[in-house]
Parts: sequence; structure tokens; C-alpha cells
Amino acid sequence: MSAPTFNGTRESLLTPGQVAALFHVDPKTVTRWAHAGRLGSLRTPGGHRRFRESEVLALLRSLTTEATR
Amino acid sequence: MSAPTFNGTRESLLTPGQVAALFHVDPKTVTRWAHAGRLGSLRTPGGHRRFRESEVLALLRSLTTEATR
DNA sequence: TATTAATCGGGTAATTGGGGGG
DNA sequence: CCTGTCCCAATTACCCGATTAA
Repeated sequence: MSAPTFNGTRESLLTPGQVAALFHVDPKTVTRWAHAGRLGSLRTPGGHRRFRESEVLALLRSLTTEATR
Repeated sequence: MSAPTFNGTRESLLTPGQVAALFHVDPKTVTRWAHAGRLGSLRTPGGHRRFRESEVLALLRSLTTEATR
């Protein structure tokens, strides 16, 4: 079985809990980031959020890099 | 790699596992979506579910929120 | 025909969402 | 302005043995 060719975009997704673990924050906080538009999010039909790993990692790096702020 | 056409169409079909990977959820969850009517499903003669790729991708897109940022 | 991996079912924990308040 | 916590309802994840797919 192989992944059906779907236009070349296979993003790996992360759960709120996983993102929260990466940032050492509460999952609720991640939810607020999504609600505030700081992080793009997918919703399952049931309403739960999923986050793009690449986007999360980019944000994480931008913080760990200690960019001047 | 294509088209198990037991249903008479050329639509490419996805297994529960494939759909689950796209949404990063458990295959059982995809089964529940089908049972709840949130996602159309076909059944193999043995009872296993198959999903239309086009419908799944459309659903995935409709639930995607880009962080306009 | 035999093998291996995936998906059936059900049943029970764990996570998440949303509102509200510290 | 931002975050952590409490509540409850809903959704999702993991457990099993048996059946199906390739």
C-alpha cells in the first residue's frame, strides 16, 4: 500500500499536547495561539485541532534563536 | 497503485489507515466519522471501509485554517 | 494454500474544547 | 496582555480477540 498520490503535500501534524510539550506550556495555551491566529490549525470533524509540524518547528526555532525582541 | 474498482468507478479510494494518517488521528476515529455520517464510505464485501480520496481531501481542505500571518 | 498486516467489533482510559475566573 | 487552572461535555486513543485484505 502506498500513499495515494495526492498532490505531493504530505504534512505531518501534531496534537495540541505534543505542541504544548515542545514549548513547555499548557495545551490550553496552544489553543489560544491557534485562536489568535499565531498558529495555523486543522480541525478534525470532531473539532479537535491539529498543527502543522513544520510551522510549529519554525515558530519554536524563532523563539529558541532568541531573536531580538 | 490504483483503483480497486469493486464499486464500478475509477475513483481512487483510501483505507481507514490512510485517512487517519492525513488527519493524524486513530483509524478507529475515521470509522466513527463514517458511522456518524460525517464522511461517506464504501464497504468491501468483507465489511472493511473505503473512502473516496476526493471527498477526504475536500474535507481536509475545508477544515484547514491558514494562519494568515 | 499460507503469511502478514490492517480493520473489523466492543469497551474503557485519556485528551481536548469551551466558558469562566484568578 | 498572557498564562495556568477548574468545571463539564464531547471527542479521541488504546485495549482485546476475531475477521478480512493483499
